[in-house]
Amino acid sequence: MKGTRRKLMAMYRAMRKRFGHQHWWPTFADRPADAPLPPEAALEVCVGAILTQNTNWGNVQRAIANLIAGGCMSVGWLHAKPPAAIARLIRSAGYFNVKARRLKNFIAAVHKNHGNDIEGFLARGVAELRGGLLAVSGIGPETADSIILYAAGKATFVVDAYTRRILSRHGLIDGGWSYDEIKELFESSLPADVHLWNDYHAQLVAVGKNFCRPVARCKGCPLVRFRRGNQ
DNA sequence: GACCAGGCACATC
DNA sequence: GATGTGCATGGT
Repeated sequence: MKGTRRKLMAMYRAMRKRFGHQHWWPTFADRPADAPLPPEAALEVCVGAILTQNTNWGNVQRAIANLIAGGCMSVGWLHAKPPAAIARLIRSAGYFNVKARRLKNFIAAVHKNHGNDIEGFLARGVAELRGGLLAVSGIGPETADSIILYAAGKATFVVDAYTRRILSRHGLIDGGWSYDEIKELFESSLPADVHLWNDYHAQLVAVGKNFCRPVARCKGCPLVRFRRGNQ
């Protein structure tokens, strides 16, 4: 386990050196780990996490801009409007009918016990918050963990397809590992640091985008020296 | 025109 | 439980 920690930290340093801090979403880098985001920023992160499912981030940003420009980025507005009204504003994010329903489901979960108070919804402990999010139809483990890490600012590790691919190529996991097993590998190996976990996931996505598609192009990848049998 | 993007739910076997 | 499919836009 100590070896895994060393390797994961060395990989982070290599990625960070190559790409710089990714500043994903309102980063917590400049604030204490326990300082919550302003509610409008927290909601924006939650909405972004749902809209970005299987979708290019640039398309999501247009949708978020539409919601903000229309004065629609609030729990109250999203709760009051039908899915079709939301779908019109988020067209650019793709799967707009599905995602409009998912946003409504999420907002309903917030509204049920917390009214328009997104901060209150996010202020619960990680286990309770995660359970509540996973109970929402349309929110799976990756979206739930993204909301917990980036909107609530609480330490939970986000695993995505790039994470799985990169770790598999580097011999840290094999193809059979579940989402939760991979998450546990990071969480038990790395220091429990929200800022580190925030940027670690973003760094893996940067590697994935630049070096893992459409087929592996490893030349210049900061992680190539960590490949299995190559260290 | 094909492929890809910061997934998820549901049906089927 | 594993695998396949629908959902949809916009960039490369």
